[in-house]
Amino acid sequence: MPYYTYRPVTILSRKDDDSMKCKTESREKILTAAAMLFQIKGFNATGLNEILSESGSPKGSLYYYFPNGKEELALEAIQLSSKSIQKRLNASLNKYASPIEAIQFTIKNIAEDMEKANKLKDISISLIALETYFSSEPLREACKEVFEILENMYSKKLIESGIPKKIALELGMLIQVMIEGAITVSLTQRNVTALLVVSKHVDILLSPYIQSK
Amino acid sequence: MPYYTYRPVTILSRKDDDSMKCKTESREKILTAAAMLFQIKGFNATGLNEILSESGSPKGSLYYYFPNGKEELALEAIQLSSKSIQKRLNASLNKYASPIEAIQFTIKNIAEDMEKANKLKDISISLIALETYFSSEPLREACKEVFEILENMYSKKLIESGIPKKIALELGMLIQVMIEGAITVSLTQRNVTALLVVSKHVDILLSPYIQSK
DNA sequence: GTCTATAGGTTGATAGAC
DNA sequence: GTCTATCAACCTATAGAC
Repeated sequence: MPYYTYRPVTILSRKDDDSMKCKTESREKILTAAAMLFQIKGFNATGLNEILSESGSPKGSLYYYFPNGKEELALEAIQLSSKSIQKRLNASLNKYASPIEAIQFTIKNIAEDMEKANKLKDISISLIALETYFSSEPLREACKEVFEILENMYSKKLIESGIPKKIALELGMLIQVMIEGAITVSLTQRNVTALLVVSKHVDILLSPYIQSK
Repeated sequence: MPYYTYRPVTILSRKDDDSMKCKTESREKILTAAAMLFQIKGFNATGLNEILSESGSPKGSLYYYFPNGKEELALEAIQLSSKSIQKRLNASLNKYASPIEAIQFTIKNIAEDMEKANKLKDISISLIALETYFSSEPLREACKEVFEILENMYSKKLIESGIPKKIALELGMLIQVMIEGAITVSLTQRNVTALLVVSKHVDILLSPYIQSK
């Protein structure tokens, strides 16, 4: 709310204007660092000091931009992570017209990223969801919403290929749940076997509902 | 490094001694409280003080029984949780001869417990797995082992019903992954729809491999 | 062996300078 | 409005009394 007021009118000319950078970029940098650290290390293991040193901002800025402290920061961080994950998923689902191929490509995509980095980043919010479902109602609801959005993205892809809406909604949830579980297990096992098994059985699971594979 | 050297050797000689009862019972109480809190609240959100006040033991006992501190305690807590979860799973899988019915009963069982308490207890170690896979190698390996044991329990049930070993191993992993993901989503959504969807599709998934349902 | 008291460090949050 | 300096509370871990 307050940070929009300071946008200089001169932005029209340049995108990377210095004056504009100072205002929103400080906030954005804190949020980006928080989103990354909450996904990988989790909510409780990530201190505010760590977020600030990672983002290069001083402590005062955090409480200016997020007066309600850590919880408010986490709420926005979850929403930012949600956008990144959605963007990723949307791109990979649109690579193929066939939902089976598209979903298998999506899983393969996650597996490749995981083998490179071995950590959660723009992949899942399961960690923060499990950490907060019992202790913070606002954060729980934010995570719940993320899960619902992802489910609906899978369902939408299935509906587009002709699967009846009622069935597609169930299958979307099932696929989302399978992938979420496979991510947890794959990270713990330090190999992507679980993801590959899911990928393989997505075929068997969806084939009966689809005319031509 | 040796986590196992600390255990007093006197246990071997005496079994029903009073002094021993006190010792191991105190130890057991700390461990039980730790296992419960780590599952529900997680590793990072649970302080040692909380574990001790929950178990009724003083702080000194903890470092006497677990000289390597929180990590060693967590390692044994994971193994204790593993035993509880295995016991539960074994009981529910043996309720029915048919693997489909047995697994569906298992899921229903988890769903019922979850609706009652709305928290992880003897249900899953996903939370501590995601919290520690990146920060503690011993804890990651302990969680990895738990996942493998559970997978194998499902696989064993499938093999017993005549499914070829190679296929059964994959399906066991798939079922474990689905249930793990459904638990995470169900807890976050505060309803067991995800678990019920998995239960329904376990039937579709396994039927092709089984002669008579 | 069992436990109390305390050390040393880090956390989330705040007050107030400019 | 922006940020530095500081706070009390909590954390894990330890030293040493009995």
